[in-house]
Amino acid sequence: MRKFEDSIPLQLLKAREATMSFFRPILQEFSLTEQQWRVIRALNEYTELESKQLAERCCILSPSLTGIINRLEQQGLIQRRKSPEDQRRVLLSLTDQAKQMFEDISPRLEARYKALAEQISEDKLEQLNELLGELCKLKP
Amino acid sequence: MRKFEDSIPLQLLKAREATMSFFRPILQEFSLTEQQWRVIRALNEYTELESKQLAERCCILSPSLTGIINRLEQQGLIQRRKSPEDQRRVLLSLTDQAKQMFEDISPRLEARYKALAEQISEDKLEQLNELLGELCKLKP
DNA sequence: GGGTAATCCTTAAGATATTATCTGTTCTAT
DNA sequence: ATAGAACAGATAATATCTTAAGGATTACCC
Repeated sequence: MRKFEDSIPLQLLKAREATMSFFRPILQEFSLTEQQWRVIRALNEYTELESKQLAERCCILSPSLTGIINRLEQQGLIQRRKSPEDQRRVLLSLTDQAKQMFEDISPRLEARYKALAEQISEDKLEQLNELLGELCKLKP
Repeated sequence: MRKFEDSIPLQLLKAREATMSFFRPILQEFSLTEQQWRVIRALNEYTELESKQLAERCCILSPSLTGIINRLEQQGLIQRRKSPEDQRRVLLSLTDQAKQMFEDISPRLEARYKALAEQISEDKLEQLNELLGELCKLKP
């Protein structure tokens, strides 16, 4: 029987924690959770998204996203409006305040990313990228 | 600037979700959460552990573990006793019922693991193992 | 056209994550 | 021996995860 530590999901979890330790301190300075930042980052790239698309891209389930959006809206970082064509859909976008915040945070995270990449080498990072991509294609 | 999807933590999260989809259905049959199973699996391998050691191995923070242990104890799957030498420490172990449960679940998960390994090849799995290990060694 | 099935989002309930704080114990230096 | 630091667990508070179920809207089929 495989040893406990050989569990792939556990290894992925540990690796994720290790990489997040590079970025988490910066997010904490801005009182942002990891998930909140994922949402902001996605919206910065796609401008306006439906709730479902946003959840998909951020790997956050809809019920969680509802709460996250509520809190971000409360803080004046996100706007929601109903889709004109389909009243079921909600369209989400960043406020100017959030866009500015993104510009402040982004370069600092990018610097930490470079530090990470240098430690492990771009080469291995590419390898990893490849392998993780394959894992995602697997079908149970 | 890197694209949103290139985020390493996000890639690790997605890959983890993909692999868990192999195992989650089985755990659900037994009404076990992923974390509960991690705890049971760790205790099956190490027989008896202190709360802190268990948290460390399972990658679960102490406050979360407290709740998980409470619920597992409630279900008669885990025993807790105070360490005789150090009254601060709590020693945790599986009940016979939990050991039996482990024997029932384990081979089924192992089968799913084989299916996963065959799809992606043992070779790449070894590569992945190597890379994830390196990520864990990084220091911010 | 109207009933019904799908779709999108939300709410609900229980479990876990995360950070800070608190309560006892043990250790350590004096 | 003893005060204070260090340590192990537990609580508390807020955020998120997970599954199931609800409300509103749209699509489909006869």
